[in-house]
Amino acid sequence: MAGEETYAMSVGIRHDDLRRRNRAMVISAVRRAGQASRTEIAATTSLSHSTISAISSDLIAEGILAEARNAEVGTLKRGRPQVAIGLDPDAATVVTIVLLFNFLAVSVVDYAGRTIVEERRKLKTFDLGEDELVGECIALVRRQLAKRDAAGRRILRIVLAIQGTTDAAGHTMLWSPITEHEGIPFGERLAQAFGVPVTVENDCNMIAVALRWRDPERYRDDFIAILLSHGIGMGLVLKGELFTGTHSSGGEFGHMVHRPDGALCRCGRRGCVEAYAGNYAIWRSASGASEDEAPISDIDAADMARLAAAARDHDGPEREAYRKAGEALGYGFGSLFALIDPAPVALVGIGAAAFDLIEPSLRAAIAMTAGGQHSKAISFATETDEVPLIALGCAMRALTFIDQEVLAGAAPVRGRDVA
Amino acid sequence: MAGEETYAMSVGIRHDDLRRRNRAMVISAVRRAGQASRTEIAATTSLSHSTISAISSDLIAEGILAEARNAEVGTLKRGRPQVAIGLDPDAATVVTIVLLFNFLAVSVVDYAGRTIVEERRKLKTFDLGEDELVGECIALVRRQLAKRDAAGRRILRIVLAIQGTTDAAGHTMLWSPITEHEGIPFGERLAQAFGVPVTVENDCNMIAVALRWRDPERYRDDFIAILLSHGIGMGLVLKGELFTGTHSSGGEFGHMVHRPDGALCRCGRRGCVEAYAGNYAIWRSASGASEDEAPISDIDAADMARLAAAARDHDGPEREAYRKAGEALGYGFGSLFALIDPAPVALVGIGAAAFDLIEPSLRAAIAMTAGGQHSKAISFATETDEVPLIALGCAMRALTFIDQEVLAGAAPVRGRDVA
DNA sequence: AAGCTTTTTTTCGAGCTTCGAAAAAAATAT
DNA sequence: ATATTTTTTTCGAAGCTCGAAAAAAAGCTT
Repeated sequence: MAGEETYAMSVGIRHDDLRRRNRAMVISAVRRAGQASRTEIAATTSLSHSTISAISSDLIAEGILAEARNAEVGTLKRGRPQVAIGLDPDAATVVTIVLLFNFLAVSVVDYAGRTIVEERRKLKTFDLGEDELVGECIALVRRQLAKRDAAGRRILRIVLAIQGTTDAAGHTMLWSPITEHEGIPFGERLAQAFGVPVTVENDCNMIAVALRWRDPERYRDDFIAILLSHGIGMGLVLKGELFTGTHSSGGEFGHMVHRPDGALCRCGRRGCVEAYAGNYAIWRSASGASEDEAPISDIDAADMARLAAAARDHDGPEREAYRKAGEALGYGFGSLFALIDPAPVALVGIGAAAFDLIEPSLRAAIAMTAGGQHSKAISFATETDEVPLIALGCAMRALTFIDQEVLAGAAPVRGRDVA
Repeated sequence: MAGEETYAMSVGIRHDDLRRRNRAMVISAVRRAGQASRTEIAATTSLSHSTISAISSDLIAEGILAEARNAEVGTLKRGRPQVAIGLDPDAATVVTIVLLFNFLAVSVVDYAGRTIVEERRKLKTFDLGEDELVGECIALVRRQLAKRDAAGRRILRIVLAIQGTTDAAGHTMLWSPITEHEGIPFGERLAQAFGVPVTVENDCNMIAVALRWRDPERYRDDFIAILLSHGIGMGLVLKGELFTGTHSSGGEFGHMVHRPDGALCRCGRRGCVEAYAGNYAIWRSASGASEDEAPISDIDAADMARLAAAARDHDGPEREAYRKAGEALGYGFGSLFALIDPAPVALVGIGAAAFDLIEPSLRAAIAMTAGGQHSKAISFATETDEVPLIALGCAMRALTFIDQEVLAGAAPVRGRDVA
């Protein structure tokens, strides 16, 4: 509610914005490249060398960028060697929190994106009250900040990723499968505790952000990240930007309708894709239970692995369950591709370990749809562990926020104020 | 192919771009407002009065804007009266072409958006070859330009709207239900004939553009335009921008999957929303034919009206056909809303005239889905005639293109070169 | 009717910013 | 040791926006 910026339809560019934007461009170019010389930055931003020289020397003086000391090996070329500029690791520090079903992880990350300290632990999320859930997050963050390596670092931003939906502003968790409570204002509570801005993000969106940073060759302008675990989530990047819903965190791929009035879904409705392809749905189907049976709350990864092994070993209800899951996903992709055109897909999470079992029916289903015209050309990649991706996505989200802010408050600092 | 701009990841803002952008802002503000004083422009663009004064006097000198001569009535206020600035109608001229099944319309529109001449006619599109189809378009445009009111006007751009899919660049029709030919390069052919840039757009996208201009109160940042006619199309505006697919014109709502392996669709596949809610589907269902029966090619508007009347009059297969159509649309909206959150909907075209018949089952279906949680709050508006909307959308698309170009070629013209 | 007040628009100088050209710096090649 | 090549910095020019002040154009007051 408060602090919501008024949406101006067409704001002119003021003269002082210009420098701010170009500083942002330089920072962003360096972050993408990791290391870049002034000449390279000039090339990617298409600004003149003089401008880059001016901006980068400002940024170095302010302690945001730093010239790399390591003399950078084989420059066999003639001429003055390029000096590599990188992000100054000490320019800022951010914290990431990953909150999943029965799981909590916290990392402290420096401005260059390196993890300083981190910790993961089990947490019975569904048994906790709202205050306890928030309290556990705060406690684990505090414990990281107390560690020796993190001591003395001033945190500039916290990003929390959670399963489920969040509001578009990124302040509040609206609904999540990890708890029975709704509308938990994680943003506000954490901001109060640590006195820094906090963003609450959807876990799958952070996976998408992470993939884009980790593998920009493959995941560039348009791609889809699907999390296959107990439920099914999606993160979508279209035209180089994370796609979110208009009001909430968006992209509920798992709750597109596969069969009207079909199998009972965890969300209480019927026929959702998730009600056929979520872990609980595969388990239910494989165990011969009715599609009307209420979903069970959690399934061990080892149990799912045994189920997949059985399906690989012999024909039977297990194999049929995976077939149905593939079919539901395939029709879901068909409808999705009807709307946005086909794009590379990353299947992430424990369910991706059984992709061999679902791929045939998935491709068969997708080929039956208008959106899947070129189903053979659609590329699927799999990755079993989602947690590192979510954490990386949070870190990059936090750091790019900083990039956009640091530049704004750009008082010409003469002499770094390192006390 | 040619002339495609290289997509730069992060281009810095050059100093000379600044004026160009701000000029664009001013033009855009005036176009939206219709008439605006310098003070009002300064307020909406948040640029200073001095800047607006400089830019607007340039634009007036260049013949792009013009001060309104009509002294604008009841200014009861004290102080120097504001002088209204508007678009100079003679600054440019554009042509719109609307090409639908058995229908062709051409308009010539001035820079202020007023239609100068126009003509509509029947055209047996499906019987024509590729060259004939293009030729008919060219001929009808030529005839408009020969008319007295249009004489002497130099055309700056042509926008053609067509049913079906186009490539993302807007040069080529990829597929359309109005002809059996595929990949017709309307853009290239028309550009050759008239020597001006041509854009090929999807009809429903132009409806969306038009709604945004005609009723910005209701259709602002997020809304959905659905064309209900022989087939079903969609135009989608998200976060204030027209949403198109990544490769093609996007948004094939009609070909999302309603029932896997269900009714036969015009596209050759099965179970698409259109296979239940398109005119041909309703007709097929009402006449008791099997869902496997091939769709007929066209149905008269009067026949559809009689069908609707029968459905209103008594229970029977006609009413059931509309019920099924509503159900398919409802589940389609449910899946769509799962992805993008609910938004206002405009139902356009002859099918919208029967909205009373489809609304109950539509709302019932949508309420069964996760995306339709607040189904009562979702607002539907209907409009029977799509042609004026498509033409308006084309005109605005053409004119806003001009707005962005005119500013670019901004040689300080001293004294208008009216020969 | 003449002067006063109010509001809009224009003018003018100051302060930034970017750019191109030239100079300086820092290496290798001869 | 000198020449060449490439990168980086420096410096003046040009252009843009902004704020303040002036000018313009009305209504209001006496």
